[in-house]
Amino acid sequence: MFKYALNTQNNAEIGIKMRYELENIAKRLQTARIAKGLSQRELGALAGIPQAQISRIEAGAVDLRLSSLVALARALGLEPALVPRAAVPAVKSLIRQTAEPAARFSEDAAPRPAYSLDDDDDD
Amino acid sequence: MFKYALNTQNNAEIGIKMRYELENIAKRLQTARIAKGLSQRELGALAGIPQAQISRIEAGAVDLRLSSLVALARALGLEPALVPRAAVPAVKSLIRQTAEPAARFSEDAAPRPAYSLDDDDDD
DNA sequence: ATTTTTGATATAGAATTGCACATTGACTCT
DNA sequence: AGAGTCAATGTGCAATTCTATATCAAAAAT
Repeated sequence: MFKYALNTQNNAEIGIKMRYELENIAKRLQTARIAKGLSQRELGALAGIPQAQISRIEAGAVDLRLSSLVALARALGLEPALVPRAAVPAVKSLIRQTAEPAARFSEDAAPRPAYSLDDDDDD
Repeated sequence: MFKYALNTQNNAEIGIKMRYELENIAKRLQTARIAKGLSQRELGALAGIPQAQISRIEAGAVDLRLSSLVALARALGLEPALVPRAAVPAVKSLIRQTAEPAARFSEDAAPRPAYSLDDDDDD
């Protein structure tokens, strides 16, 4: 999925988990965008990132820079965070609780929280 | 602090909050490293990133790529996450709980969890 | 006092991001 | 049909990351 298998420079060092995590974050952003009922262009306008770039990011075709991630996250009402391994499960469930349990379909595209952590229990 | 004021390309779009957040993450990584009693070289070995680069990253001199962030985070026992704005306070306190309340000073440099979210309550 | 470690910094070069811009196919709506 | 929106994709280009390598001063350890 990555144009050049993601960071050819580093590639040897990048493990499966890493790539997984990267694609995952990309997917997470897309999910959040859609949940907010935003088009790529709209999000782009909010985050200051062109639609084409967002498309590539969501496709996992680029290894985006932290500033881009932050810009997108903020525009989506998300906060980038680093959570200790040990706290991941708790944080995960906490986020699930925070999320609207059942967002009814209002055509205003009710902005639901959009999760962040996934079910990656690792090494 | 940024070599070229951080991402000249984007610069106009990058707000104060953004830069703050970026520096913050950088600082967070450093804190975590030190908490684990690792030298930049040691962490570099674990994460597959040269010491010089880690120095730049911690100094906030570079807008690192997501893969680098993930590599460092993992090496430090942290998990990159996107948490909904609304859940941030809860997550924050949760992480505080997870952290060892009082790590006694063992010369082995007891690896404490190292927090992630900070007290950035924003717009 | 000497040695070692640590972190900051410099250089050069390769690789990639991110941008502007344009285009295209798939949908939807009128 | 025709217009409009959306997302994916291509090209060219500038700016930046990142690596490898080496050096240096300060701090730490012997």
